[in-house]
Amino acid sequence: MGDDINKRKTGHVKRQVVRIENDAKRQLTFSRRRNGLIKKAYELSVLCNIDVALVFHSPDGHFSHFSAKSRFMTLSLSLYKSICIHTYRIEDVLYRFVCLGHDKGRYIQRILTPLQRYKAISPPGLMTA
Amino acid sequence: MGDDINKRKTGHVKRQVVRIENDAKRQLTFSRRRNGLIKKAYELSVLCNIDVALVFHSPDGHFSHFSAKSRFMTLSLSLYKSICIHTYRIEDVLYRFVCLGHDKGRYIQRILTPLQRYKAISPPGLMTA
DNA sequence: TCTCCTATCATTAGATC
DNA sequence: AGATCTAATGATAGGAG
Repeated sequence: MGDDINKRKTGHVKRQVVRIENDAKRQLTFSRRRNGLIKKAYELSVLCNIDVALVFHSPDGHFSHFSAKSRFMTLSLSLYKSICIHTYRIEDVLYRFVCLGHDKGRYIQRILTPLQRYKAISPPGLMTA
Repeated sequence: MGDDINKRKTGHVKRQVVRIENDAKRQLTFSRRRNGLIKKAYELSVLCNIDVALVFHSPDGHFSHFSAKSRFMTLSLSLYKSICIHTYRIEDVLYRFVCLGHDKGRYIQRILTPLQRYKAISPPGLMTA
């Protein structure tokens, strides 16, 4: 009780943007920041009337995603333009997303539905026998 | 000059999370918040050693994406699990991503590279003649 | 569209439960 | 793995250039 004065809350401490080595801390930060990111992605989609998709792949094989779909969207492929601001290759992430959808059954049907028009051919090394 | 006192800066005003109707304001907010989102996605990828992909589709046909790839990643499909926290269907966004990649030439080759193992079959209504 | 400014709101690291 | 609290950093709306 009397220790409360000594147990000062530290508040938001500045952190360098480098990999967090401590497993527990890294996991906690991931959980918190992913939620924050998702919240902001959701807000962006509503405020600015756009679709957003968010995909996460962790090295230990965990995978999660989020997306917010604009209800005002009008799809007109013929007008599509691309504004490329990527720094790394999104294809790598999406490729695994597709592979995952192809490899696993279950919930995957949801993912495959729009992709099923594409005849999947397992890439070398990813054959599941 | 003397007006400076009256021209007080308003600072960060709270906004409801509803579609911004004013075109200029919506575009400005999109630009700012997308940058913010990308920065946070990047930080998350570094801090927590994960891959992140971010895809944006606007109703007027604009499209952009971002992704950060972990350099420590080890791909082991057999261990994949899924933690599904989506609120809308990410497939819709990714489907269009794939369609876009298939429909347009150019920069698209980058995107198609990992997807080219999938034999694309144009869905009805999306044939480009 | 981007940058700068600044007041203010929002997120979050660390600790604790 | 969550929820809560606090103090501090971070993000950003509006205005101006």
